[in-house]
Amino acid sequence: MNKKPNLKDVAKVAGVSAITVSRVLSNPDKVSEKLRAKVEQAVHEIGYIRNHAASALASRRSGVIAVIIPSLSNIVFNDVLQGIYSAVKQHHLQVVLGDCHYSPLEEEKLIATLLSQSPEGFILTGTDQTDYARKLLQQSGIPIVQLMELSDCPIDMNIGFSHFNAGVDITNHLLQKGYRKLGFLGARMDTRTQQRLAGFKKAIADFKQPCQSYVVTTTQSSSIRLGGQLLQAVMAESQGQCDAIFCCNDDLALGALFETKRMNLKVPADIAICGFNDLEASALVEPAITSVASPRFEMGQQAVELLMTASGQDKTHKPPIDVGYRIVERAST
Amino acid sequence: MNKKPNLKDVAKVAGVSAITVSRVLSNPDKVSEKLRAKVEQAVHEIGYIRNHAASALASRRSGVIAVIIPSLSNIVFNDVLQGIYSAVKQHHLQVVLGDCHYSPLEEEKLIATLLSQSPEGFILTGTDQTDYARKLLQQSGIPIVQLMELSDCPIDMNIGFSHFNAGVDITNHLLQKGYRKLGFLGARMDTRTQQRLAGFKKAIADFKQPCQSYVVTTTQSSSIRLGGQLLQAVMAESQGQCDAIFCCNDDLALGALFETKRMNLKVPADIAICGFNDLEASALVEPAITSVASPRFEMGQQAVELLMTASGQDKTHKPPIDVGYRIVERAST
DNA sequence: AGATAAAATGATAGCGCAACCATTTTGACT
DNA sequence: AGTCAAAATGGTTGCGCTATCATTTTATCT
Repeated sequence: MNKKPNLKDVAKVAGVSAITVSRVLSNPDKVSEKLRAKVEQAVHEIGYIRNHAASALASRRSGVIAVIIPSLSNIVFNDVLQGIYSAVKQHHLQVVLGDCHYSPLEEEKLIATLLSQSPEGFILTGTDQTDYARKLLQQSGIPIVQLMELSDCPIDMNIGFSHFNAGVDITNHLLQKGYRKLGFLGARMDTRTQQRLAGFKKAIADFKQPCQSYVVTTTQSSSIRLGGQLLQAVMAESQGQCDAIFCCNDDLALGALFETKRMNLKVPADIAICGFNDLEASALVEPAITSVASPRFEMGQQAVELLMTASGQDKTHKPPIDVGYRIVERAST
Repeated sequence: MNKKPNLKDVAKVAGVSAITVSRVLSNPDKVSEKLRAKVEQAVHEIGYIRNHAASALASRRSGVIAVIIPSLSNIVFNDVLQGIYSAVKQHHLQVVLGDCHYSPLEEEKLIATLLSQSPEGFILTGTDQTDYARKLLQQSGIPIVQLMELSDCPIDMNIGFSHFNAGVDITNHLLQKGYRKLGFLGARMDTRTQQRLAGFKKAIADFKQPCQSYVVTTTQSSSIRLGGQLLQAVMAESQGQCDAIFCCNDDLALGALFETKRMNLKVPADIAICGFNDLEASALVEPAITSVASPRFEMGQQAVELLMTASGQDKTHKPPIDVGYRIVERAST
């Protein structure tokens, strides 16, 4: 097996200097048509592929952006990721992705690892990074976007929406529909879920008429199956009184809905169900589930665009970008 | 803003030579306890992060493996990815991920891009790479795994299962249950879906008794909603005769199931439904959907392990690894 | 044709690190 | 104490590429 071809090999084949080959690859319009054609031919012929490490080292541009999400298995972040990948392609960047499993400590380690790639931007989920992580990020001098939720003191840039407000609104929606014995089903209990729960409690507290609330949460990770179990739990806790539930996401809501069928409860007559995230299935089950929609794909895209337009050096405070949310009312409430 | 600290800066602070710092980072046990502590302290203090590009260039080890999947949005590949990420963590590797949108041409471009990262291994989905892509991969001299399906002439290593056999088996399952007017619902029509369809046709052709088949396919990407539409289509084409459907995946199957409710069809009395991939929801809907399960997470893990144990240089033919599949029979059939 | 600017091409150096080999220090033994 | 081996540490060099500057070629004008 021959060694991997390098710039010089291409240069020799094309009969030009190495630097010209380099230019063809990174600044094709700085090279005459004739040489460019020769070089491209040579590149293709010997299957030359630029050594990214050397290129990054010499040019101080890695062409990489780093992304950390809390979970690969949660489809919500998948949508964001798709937005990121779609935007990144236009900019000829690579993504290096980390999954921190909702752990700030794992996230800190990942940040250190990913920073070693000299990324040109960094996309993080949420706002609860460790102090050392924040230090490393700030010291790196690259633009940073925190996604999904809004922060009072973002590291750099911030796009998201208020999970607290969404929690308030969806709870008020249930109250307005006349439900008075509201349950909250929560799994994982990451910061965003906690904010939704806080919104739920706030809406209940502010409501002028008597009403009851039942909160059932677990730190287990969310799943459809778990939704059924939590429905059982909330019905037990409320001694069957609970007449509406706000599930912290659509997986739980779907599981709860499927469980109502087994329990012979009618939705929404016996019990109303709200979810969060507006997954495709929520619109198609019977009855369709009321949920909270947010522009996840667009958030991902916009995060990349922000990184690309940011200087990375300006340390001015940038106002968070609120992408908002939308309550999608359906038959389940 | 100070420049990013480098090895020398750490060395100065710790009062040692640069190479010693380097060793602390990559071969801690080659350094005495005393110096190691001093260096680690210095590293943490100034927030030093190794420059991956320089390290990769000098050591000729990138610590990266490349992965290409056909689609980020398909949860099936998500499972595989999770397996990959889980295995990769143990080996202190980074993943660079590409999404080729089911296009061999996009895949070829991605392969070239990702090879520039000098990955130490490459994981591909499926077996229909372009000739130039295969040339590049072979020339790279790194170990390569093709995932998901089995190949007669793998580029290097191969793990998967026979989608054809699975198609045959699930179709026979329907035939054994007494259904005789079988529909196939297919979306996307990538090679694996085509193999499942081929299996469907083979089983029908080999069946000893008279039976009917209706094939409805589209190159649109799969979704739950589309499942409902394709059910409509197959019922139209069969003039309501179709009494069982094999959906090329569980998304379609779920959509078809939801649609049967709207059409007032009883499952499985009026129509049986099979899916593929055994998603969580399939087990929890009413009636639960018969599907084909495969060890996706494990496939991802195993792919990484294979890469790590492979020499990368040996060009011997390695027999494909068949991870098998399992038909999960449920109430829908 | 000659002068000048602009475009194209090339030579050199250095990015930050680890491989390699040289040197020093330590420990184990006689 | 003296010898030797092994462990620990350091100096030099080069990985493959691109930034920078120098040089050559081409185009444009008078």
